[in-house]
Amino acid sequence: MERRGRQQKDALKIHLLNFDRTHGIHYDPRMQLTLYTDYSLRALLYIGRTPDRLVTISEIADFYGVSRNHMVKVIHHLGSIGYLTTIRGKAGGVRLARPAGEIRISEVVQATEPHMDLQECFNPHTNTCPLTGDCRLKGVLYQARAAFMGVLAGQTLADLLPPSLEP
Amino acid sequence: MERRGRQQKDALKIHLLNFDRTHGIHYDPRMQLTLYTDYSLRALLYIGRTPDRLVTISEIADFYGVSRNHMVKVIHHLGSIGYLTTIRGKAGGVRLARPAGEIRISEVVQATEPHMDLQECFNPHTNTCPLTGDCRLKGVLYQARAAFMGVLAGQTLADLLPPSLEP
DNA sequence: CATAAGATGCATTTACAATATATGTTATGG
DNA sequence: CCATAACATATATTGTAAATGCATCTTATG
Ligand code: SF4
Ligand code: SF4
Repeated sequence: MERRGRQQKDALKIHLLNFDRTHGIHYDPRMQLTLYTDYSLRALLYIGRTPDRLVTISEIADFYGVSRNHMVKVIHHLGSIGYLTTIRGKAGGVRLARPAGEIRISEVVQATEPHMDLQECFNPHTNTCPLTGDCRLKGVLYQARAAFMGVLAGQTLADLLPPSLEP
Repeated sequence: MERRGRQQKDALKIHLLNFDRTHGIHYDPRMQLTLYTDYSLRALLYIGRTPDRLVTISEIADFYGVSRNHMVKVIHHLGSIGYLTTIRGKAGGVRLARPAGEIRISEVVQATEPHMDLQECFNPHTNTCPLTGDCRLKGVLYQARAAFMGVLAGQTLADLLPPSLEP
């Protein structure tokens, strides 16, 4: 399936490094979270909205119209790191392992988005940038990332559920 | 060449959706800016550090040890959007088209990172998420992105150059 | 006018997110 | 007690696009 759908049937597929000289635009960026993280959050939202019973993976995948295989791994992962309780066997399913108010969004993103290296120098093991030592940009990018995560740290799953579900 | 180098010679290359059951970690994330943006900023830093003369693209590419082809496109783009003055012909080269103090980092990132769609729903044309309407997560992500860009908006190229270059 | 620079277009490579498939394990309920 | 419905796990395949490579054109100068 396609990553984010195609713009239009005949929209020119142009690489980021090339330019659509006709329209002066380019397509397909980064600065995005993976679909994996997206699905992780969506799964938590769905499960959080259904606190009264177990839900199955198929049910979640069907609701969002996404690959069941993908969702299987998402759920399994969320279970393995303690956000979900998964119950096997007939009549099995999943539910939150903790109160929604104790599931911090920043932590979910960090657990599902395996790294947050905005630039090459963020990973000292693979960095090759000669500026690393005295680069002020690096510090600014760290600040920006901290600001980003700071907003997410201020929210829990409970804050994101519809008001009708608040206790 | 490799995107960000290899962790280790024999480090397991495991897909994000699979897990290294031995160590419980996974590799290769997102939440990163493109190398294209990286090179754009590096080029500006280099040119900003050399205000007294024209510099050539080859010189910049050599300094950072990166693909000259890539840098050619980066420079051309920065020129076409008004950050650089490029001079063709023998003894040509590039220099800043504006004072470093008027080159805002957030604007450079926005101009080089073609979109900033953190999740599928950020692009209404391709969005399929059924939650879009009443999803509170969406608003939180918008806030987080704004916080990120806000930090970058507070800095200009002049702020990132070494103190010795300050007027 | 030879040469050194940037401009431009297009082809190729590579990484990896996304997806698919196959099989194993557990529990229930009829 | 066994057929079935759920999650668990491993591996293989596909598709996209970032990154890179290459070939050619244009411009200016010494
Ligand atoms: S230029 Fe600065 S921020 Fe960019 S990779 Fe190099 S050290 Fe890091
Ligand atoms: S769950 Fe919310 S934030 Fe995620 S794609 Fe859907 S509408 Fe957007």
